[in-house]
Amino acid sequence: MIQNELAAAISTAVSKTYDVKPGLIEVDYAQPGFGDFASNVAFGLAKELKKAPREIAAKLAEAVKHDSLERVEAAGGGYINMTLTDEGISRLTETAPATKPASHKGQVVVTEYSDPNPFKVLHVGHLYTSVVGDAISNLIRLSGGKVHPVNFGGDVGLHVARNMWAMLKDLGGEKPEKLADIVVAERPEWMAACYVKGTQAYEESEEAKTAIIELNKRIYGILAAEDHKSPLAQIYWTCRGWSYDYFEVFYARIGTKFDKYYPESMTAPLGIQTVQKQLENGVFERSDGAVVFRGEPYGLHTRVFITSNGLPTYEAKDTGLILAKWQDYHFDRSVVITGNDILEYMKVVQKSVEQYEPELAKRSTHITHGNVKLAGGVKMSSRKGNFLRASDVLDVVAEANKAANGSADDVTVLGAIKYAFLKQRIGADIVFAPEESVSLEGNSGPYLQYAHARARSILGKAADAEHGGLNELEDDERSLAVIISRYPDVLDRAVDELMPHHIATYLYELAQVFNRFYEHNRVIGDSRESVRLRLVALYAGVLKDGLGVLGIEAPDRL
RNA sequence: GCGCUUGUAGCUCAGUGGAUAGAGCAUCAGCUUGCGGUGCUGAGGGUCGGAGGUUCAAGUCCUCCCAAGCGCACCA
Repeated sequence: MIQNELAAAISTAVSKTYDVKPGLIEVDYAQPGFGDFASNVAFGLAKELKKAPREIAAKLAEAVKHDSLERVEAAGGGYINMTLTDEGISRLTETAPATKPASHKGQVVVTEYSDPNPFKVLHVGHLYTSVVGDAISNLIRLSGGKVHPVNFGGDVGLHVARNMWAMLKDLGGEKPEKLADIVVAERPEWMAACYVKGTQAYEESEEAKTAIIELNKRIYGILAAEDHKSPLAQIYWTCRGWSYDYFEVFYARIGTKFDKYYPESMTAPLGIQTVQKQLENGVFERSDGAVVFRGEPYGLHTRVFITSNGLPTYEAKDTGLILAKWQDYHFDRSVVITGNDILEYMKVVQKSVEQYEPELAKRSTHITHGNVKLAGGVKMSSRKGNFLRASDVLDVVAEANKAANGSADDVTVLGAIKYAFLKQRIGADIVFAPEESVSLEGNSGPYLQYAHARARSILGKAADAEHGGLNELEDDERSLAVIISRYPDVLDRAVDELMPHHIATYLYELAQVFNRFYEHNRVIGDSRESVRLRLVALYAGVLKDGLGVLGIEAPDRL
């Protein structure tokens, strides 16, 4: 990396000029107008050398030597500003699109995200977390990791029992044959409606609550006995299948692919078994008939893993999941992406696992994000239920795009949504504005898709022309070349922090620099056509690559 | 009460201990009728939630306080 080379050059200059051993030398991008790179090493040396930073910088500027440097000068209170030769810039720019981080090279990485519960609908949060999870998976993939995206879902537990209870009411008893009356398109809605009814009944009626708790035990029984025959089992398995079909259709539409689904029913036995074994080893303890992990010694709180009824809570199922992933993949790294509401909960589970599988815990990362809020009280509430379905978001954005750009194509709609989600840093709640997300003016996905298509169009018009080397660059050309050359650094940082928004921020800046260039410089027919075509090609390549990391398509034509 | 997350322009957000804190939207003034409509140039708008501290240097690190959201035992 050029920064490292420049740092080494400065280091050499320091030891040659002064009789001191320099510490870690950082070389940063210079601010516009101050060259390409800058170092503040003189500030740090000032105290030790008892000289003014400005004076030190001036001396060092004379002593720094590197083949790619056009000039070095001292500026400000003690900065050393460095400007690369065209050749130096050119080399960086030419290699930029293909230069990728290698931080996960050869690693097996399991990413887990989305995690919808069967028997329930996908809401806007699932859409957001899926988009984030895909982008993070892509970051790991491009840095050399073999990524296995997996999906965890609660196909058993009280929420399922509440749902099943209402479904049985609706079917008039345990009559699986009645399910045939529900057409495919209505299945998700029907199940969602039953969930609302069941939840209400559970809260409002003691009688229903008792019945639901009883039903919950029976469902665990179906799973334990691998019962597929009894009427109740038939209803359970059929509707569970409907849910997974519905998930698959949705994921296919947004471009998400999972290697494996881990239903809770599958991880629960391993979880219970492990917790019981570690109960004997003293990791867990009994309290009021339940099995709990005491988090207080670690600054956390106590959580129940197995209830006094002997049923596993989410904690035990999650423990089973963590161990199942470990057994299945023997991963070098595990990344779990969830909402930030379960951060504290997850710390307790992680801490418990750390007690008996420290290596596993060490390799695990938990990334949390906020919730999606709607801008300016936009009405997007669905007909039933008090929340926003994932499909509603796609519909609303499609409508907005039709109104703004006359098309409701999924490439643009998904580009708009994904970019709007990913341009913000992961962590806090985000505000989603459908109209803004599809606008071709301003910082949006469709804007970048359009920018890419236009660049391709220019290249298409001059398909037979030769592209020249990037030499003797004019100012506007150089600015464009410089920002293109910074793409690998952006990827490095995004991968390092697992933060896709760095890429979004960069791509928009890139497009802005290009527009500034393009406004004042003709490409085709100009005497500098060959150089400029080369720049446009590199620019389009980086745009497409970057959008690809965000999971956004960049077709040559829109 | 304790913990976590967050607090930067009217709104939505970037910001790697370094130079004058930046974008988009909105507002205002100009420019551009041809490589695809996205544009370009400029202006106004900031006690970086508040107060201390560390540092040559703090939006960034530390402490305390304030506000918002979320979480704190048999739900997920």
